[in-house]
Amino acid sequence: MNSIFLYFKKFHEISTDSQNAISLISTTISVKKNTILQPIGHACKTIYFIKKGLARIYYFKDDLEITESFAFENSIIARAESLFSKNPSRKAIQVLENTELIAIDAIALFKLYDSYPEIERLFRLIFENAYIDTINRIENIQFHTADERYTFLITESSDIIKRVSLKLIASYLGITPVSLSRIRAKN
Amino acid sequence: MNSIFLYFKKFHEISTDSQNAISLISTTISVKKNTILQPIGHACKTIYFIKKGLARIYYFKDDLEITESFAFENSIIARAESLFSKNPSRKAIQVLENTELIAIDAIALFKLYDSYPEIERLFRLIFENAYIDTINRIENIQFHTADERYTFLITESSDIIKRVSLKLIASYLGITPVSLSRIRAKN
DNA sequence: AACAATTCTTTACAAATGATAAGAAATTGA
DNA sequence: TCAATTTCTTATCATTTGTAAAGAATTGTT
Repeated sequence: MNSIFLYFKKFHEISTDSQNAISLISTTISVKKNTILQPIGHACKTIYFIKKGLARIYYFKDDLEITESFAFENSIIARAESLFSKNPSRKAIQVLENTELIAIDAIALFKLYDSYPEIERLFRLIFENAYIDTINRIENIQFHTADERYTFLITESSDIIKRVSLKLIASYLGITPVSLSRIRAKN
Repeated sequence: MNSIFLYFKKFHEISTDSQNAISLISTTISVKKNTILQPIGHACKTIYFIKKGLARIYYFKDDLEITESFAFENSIIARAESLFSKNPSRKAIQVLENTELIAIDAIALFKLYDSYPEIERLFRLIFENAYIDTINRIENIQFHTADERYTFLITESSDIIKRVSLKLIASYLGITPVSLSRIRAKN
C-alpha cells in the first residue's frame, strides 16, 4: 500500500489520518493478463492505482476496438468521464500483463471529501493533472501525422513497443495496423 | 455579475459569502471583435466567463493556426493546461465577436480555496465537467472521419456556422479549409 | 515438438485528404 | 461606393491512409 502514498505525495501531502481513511476503502488485487477489470456499460465506481503491470482503456467503434489510453506502473487509471458524470461508461478497462493494483472505492472516496478536505484537494490535483495530459493528447492528435505521433510515442515511453502489441498501439494512434507497419518500415 | 452565479449554481450551490469573495476578485470587461485576451507565452492567470459573445483558444503548428476550442455565451474559457501546471501557455485566447466577459483572477481564486472549501469544490466540479468534454472530444477526433466530425459539430451547435468562419471551423476539425469545402459540397 | 491461432508485414488497389493555384463571393476599410 | 483584402469554392495532382488478401513470424496450447 506504500507505493500509492508515495505517488500521492507528488501531488499533495496528506495526514496519516487521511491515509488511513483511504486505506479503509482500498483493496490490493492481482489479476491475470487480459482480464477485463471493468466492463462496458456500467458506471465507473473504482479508481485503480497500478503497482505493477499495465492496463488500457478501450471502446468499440462499430466492431473495431479503439484504445483510448495506456497506464503503466505508478499511475492511476479510471474512466473519468463516467466517474464524474455518473453515467454508464462506453469504455472498458483491461489489464495487458499480470498486474497488481490497488482498487479505490470511488463512491466511498467522494464521501470522504466532506470530512477530509485534504483528500478532496489531493484528488482534485491528481485529476487536474490527468486533465492536462488529455489536453496535450488532443494537441498531439489534432495536427500531427501518424508518423509524427508514432515517433513521439516511442520517444515518450520507449518500452511500450516491447510490452504492447502493435495492433493496440495502432488503435491508440488512430490508424490501422497495416498503416503502422508501413510507417515502421519507412523509419 | 448575476449570470455567472446562475451558471455556478448548475455545478454547486455556494453561500452569499463565497459569492462576494468571488465578486471581489472578478471584473466585467467588454472587448472588441478579434481582440487577443491572452497572448501566447505567458502563464494563464485568468479564468473568463462569457456573458455575451464568443471566444476561442488557438495555437500555432508551424505557421498554421489551429483552433483548440470555441466557447459561447454562459460558459467558461481558460487555458486549463497552463492554469494547473503554472507553465507558460503555447496557446492564446481570442474573442471572435464583440464580447462581454467576467475575468476572474485565478491566483486569487486558488487562494480562496483555503478559506472557502465550497469554492474549491465548485471549481473542482466545473473543471471535472470540462475534463469530460475533453475526453469526449478525443473520442470524437480519434475514429471519426472529417465528414462525421463536421456533421456532429453542426448538430451540436447549429449556429456556429453563422458565427464562425469556415477557416476556423476547419482548423478546429483538424482539416484544411479546402477539405471542409469538399465535405460541404457533398452534403 | 507440433499444431493452431494470432500478430505482423507486404502488396495492390481504392478512397480520403493535402498542396497548390485560380477564380468567385463576401467582407472590410478608406 | 469602390477598391482591396479576405474568405470560400473548385479543380488538378500528389501523398497518405484504408481495405482486402496472402504469407511470414510469433505466440500459445496440447
